[in-house]
Amino acid sequence: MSLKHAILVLLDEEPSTGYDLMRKFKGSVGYFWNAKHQQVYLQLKKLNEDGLIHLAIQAQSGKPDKKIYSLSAPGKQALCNWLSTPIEPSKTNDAFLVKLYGGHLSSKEELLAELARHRATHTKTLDYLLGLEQSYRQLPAHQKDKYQYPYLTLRKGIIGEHAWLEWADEAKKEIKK
Amino acid sequence: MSLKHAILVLLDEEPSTGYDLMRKFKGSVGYFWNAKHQQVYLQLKKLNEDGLIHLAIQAQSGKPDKKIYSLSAPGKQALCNWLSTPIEPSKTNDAFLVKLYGGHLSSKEELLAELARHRATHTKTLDYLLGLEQSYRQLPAHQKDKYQYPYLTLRKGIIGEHAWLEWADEAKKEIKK
DNA sequence: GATCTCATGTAAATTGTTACATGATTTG
DNA sequence: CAAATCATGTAACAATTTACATGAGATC
Repeated sequence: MSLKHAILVLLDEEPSTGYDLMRKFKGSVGYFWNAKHQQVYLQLKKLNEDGLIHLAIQAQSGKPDKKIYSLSAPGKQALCNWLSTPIEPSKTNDAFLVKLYGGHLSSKEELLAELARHRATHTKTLDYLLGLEQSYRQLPAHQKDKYQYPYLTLRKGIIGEHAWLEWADEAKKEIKK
Repeated sequence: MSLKHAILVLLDEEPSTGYDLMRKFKGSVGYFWNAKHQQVYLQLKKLNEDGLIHLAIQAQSGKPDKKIYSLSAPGKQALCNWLSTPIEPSKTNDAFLVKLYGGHLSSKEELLAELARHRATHTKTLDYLLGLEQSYRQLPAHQKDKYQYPYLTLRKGIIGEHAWLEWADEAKKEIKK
């Protein structure tokens, strides 16, 4: 679907290896896009075959060759076409809420334990995103301009995680009640 | 993955047809689970073959027979097992944020137009969820207890949509700037 | 007369996950 | 010396989407 476009957007920002992209999916853009490495390497292969990205091989000793991909002219065109095509708001599938929905079949202890576990990962994600925000704020003005749009998506991540935690507090009280 | 469990949870609440389930996925539980009808009918078939749900056929004139599914004992067991197994926090893939991330390749007008479009659907969803909340609040006490957990997930939907709109206001200002 | 709701499916294509596979370098 | 990080992939399987398919009744 749009893993393809997520990769193109990231490569437009800077040439990267599959591994680089993976680090982004696990880190700085993980709050809005996720993928497994197998999927990424496969997609890069396809994008290269389709001529949407270029490949430069950089030999390394003791490690597999580094394969650095970058956006090609047709790739940029394809990306721009996609960007100017309206998309539907994304749908959420959240298994944790499915579990909560059927909460009467669990014990309160189990529910609270799982809520706490999830809370911990969301707190960690929020802290990480706040760190990224700090880095952004310390950037010189022209760099801030450059990253204006990525920063906007970062704000979405931060606001979203805040909301999650706000809800979690409410949910905790309500379950204990 | 857990469409299966989403269906089991909904059938635990009340026996339903595939069509009934679809209405829920498009409506009251759509903010945390989505599926296409083809997927639902397929899954119901499998769940029935595996003995996790029962099937009762109700003839109708002029329409296909209504196929009413309900949770079986092994189904309830399977559901309880799943409920007591920890799951990972869900990952989000949001194509709209991918588009925003590459916003410098679009025009401000296009970005604002798409933001407004998405804003409209989120506003609509929020209004719908607030309506559901009103219905819940007017329930007699024992009914409120029964729907305590579904209500908690509803709160997640409401808080999440609020957060989306809050972010959208910020984003709008920032894009215009 | 067109569109929406009711009500159900099959088949093909695409996408994503899990399992399997390798191997050097760095850090604790 | 164990674990994490770097760095890449194939193959099998599961899940999801898109396209195709039908047809009555209700509403505008």
